[in-house]
Amino acid sequence: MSKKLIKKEFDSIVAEFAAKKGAGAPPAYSLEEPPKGVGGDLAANAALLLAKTLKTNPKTLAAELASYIMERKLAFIGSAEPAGAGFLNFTLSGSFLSGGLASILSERESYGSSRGNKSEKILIEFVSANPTGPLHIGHGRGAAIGDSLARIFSYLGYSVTKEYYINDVGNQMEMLGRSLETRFLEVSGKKSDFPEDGYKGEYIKDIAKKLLEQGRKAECLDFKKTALDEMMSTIKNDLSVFEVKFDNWFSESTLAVNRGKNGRTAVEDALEWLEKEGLAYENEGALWFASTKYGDDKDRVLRRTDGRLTYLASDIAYHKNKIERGFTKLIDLWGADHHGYVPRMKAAVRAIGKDPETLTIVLYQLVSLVRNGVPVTMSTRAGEFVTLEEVVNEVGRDACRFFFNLRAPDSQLEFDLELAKKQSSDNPVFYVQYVHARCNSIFREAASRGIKTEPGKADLSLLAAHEERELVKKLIFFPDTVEFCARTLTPHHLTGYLIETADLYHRFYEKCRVLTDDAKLTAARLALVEAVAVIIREGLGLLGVSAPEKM
RNA sequence: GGGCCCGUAGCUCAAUUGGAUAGAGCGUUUGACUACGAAUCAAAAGGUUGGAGGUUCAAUUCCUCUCGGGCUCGCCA
Repeated sequence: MSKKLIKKEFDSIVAEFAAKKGAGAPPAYSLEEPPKGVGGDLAANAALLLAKTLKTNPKTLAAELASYIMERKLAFIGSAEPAGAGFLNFTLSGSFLSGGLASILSERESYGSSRGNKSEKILIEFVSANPTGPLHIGHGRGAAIGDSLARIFSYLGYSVTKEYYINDVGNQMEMLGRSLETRFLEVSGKKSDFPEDGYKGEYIKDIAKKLLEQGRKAECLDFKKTALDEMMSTIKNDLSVFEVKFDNWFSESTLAVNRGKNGRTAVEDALEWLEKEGLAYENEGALWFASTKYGDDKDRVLRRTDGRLTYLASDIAYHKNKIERGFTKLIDLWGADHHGYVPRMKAAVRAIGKDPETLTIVLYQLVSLVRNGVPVTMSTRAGEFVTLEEVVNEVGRDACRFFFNLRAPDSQLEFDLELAKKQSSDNPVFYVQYVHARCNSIFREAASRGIKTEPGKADLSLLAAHEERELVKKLIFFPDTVEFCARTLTPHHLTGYLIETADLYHRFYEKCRVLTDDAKLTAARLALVEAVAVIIREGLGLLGVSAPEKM
């Protein structure tokens, strides 16, 4: 039973109480964990809010509510009492905690998850890096956040599709092709002038060398296509090493180049439709999107005076396409440097006729990489950047994914390579993984001593020590954390939860010996350890981080 | 100059979206290995939440102003 379900039980009691007191509607109160040092497992601020509408003293009202609740003799409540300015604090009963723990042990990895019965169909688009170079560390953060969000939503029973949008149209593709062509001529020993705005990275030279070794001839090569294919295969490889798998790879060219039965592209269709709706107009030889009608601060160009279409034109067609594919919730993850683009994209969604809330854009701030205290700069054009592959090779996928989800997306992240490599409690990912290894170490020891682990038969009411109680509570409320991550689109609360759980487990481990002469107590504690291992596995799994049995 | 994000302990960051005495880790100081992994734990010190107003029972959170940092302001993507 999660906090959400407890609240539901509470709601009806609070509503009855409010009605009895003559208040119109019950207050929109919340259920929270009281601060440390204050008694009680959970606290409700219902009396505080009710006192306002009733214009009475919140403290006495909280006391009345407490005794009203105690009279009801609810199974999940141990005791209830007023506290502070007018809070209602209550403890959870031992039977409730045992029951919750038993649920974890019987439902195992599906504890807290729900089967796909949510009506929302979610499309989450992330990374979508231009195929002009390998992924860098910033893309890694987007990949980690996006993939974890996708895992969290599907865990909660939503239908989720992960999509990567490939910008394979436009100037940058021409430039990529020309960059490869000149590099190829160079390695072939021919003179060539490298384009001023070309992609200078070593990776282009590497492709050129590879082509030369394969005995390819310049006149038989489509440099643009070859470069694109090579770049995409590099990107796909980087992502797969990172344990990020996309359901769809969506090419811009299918919208901007491919023609339908009417002989026109999807982008052209979208523009015509906008004009018909009166949302696009010609001015000074260009076609403009009237985004100011929907809150943007100026109108935006869709078709340049030279006739070429802008990125925005494709993007409108793309998001229209997403909606036409039946997705009811669109989530885009963008690097924060694209934030200026948000209002026009929101405007586009409104133009399409949808609530702008249909599209949520999660902006994540940039990652600054620190190596020996020296910040590493990133610039694709200059070709000197730290690639995701390099960082993954150095610190490992687990540390990367955990660190990228350690901070709120809208907070800048300092990634310390040395810390991520450390194998000690300084390093949060090892600290959490160590819990899982320690659990399994106990199982191995138990097995070697011939102790059977039968969590289903254990008497969980024996787990009465303070450390045990705190740990059980934490485990039971795991689904609330996951749900909160989904609601606020911030997976970093999950890493926080895991660190806190790890902390409680290590404390329990110090204080409560698991394998003792007391067979019943041993069984109960083994069951608790089992539940810890389950939740740690679940939590790390949602982050795409492994849970090793030995380290 | 306009817009967006951030500003919290020496450092890196949280704070359940308006709740109670603002919490973790690192670092510092002091302790704990003869049984399940010391890759751990216990304890201490460390704060005018950049500043000034305002809203209310309650503000790190919301509003206004202000200072500092990052990003962004193209018929580039």
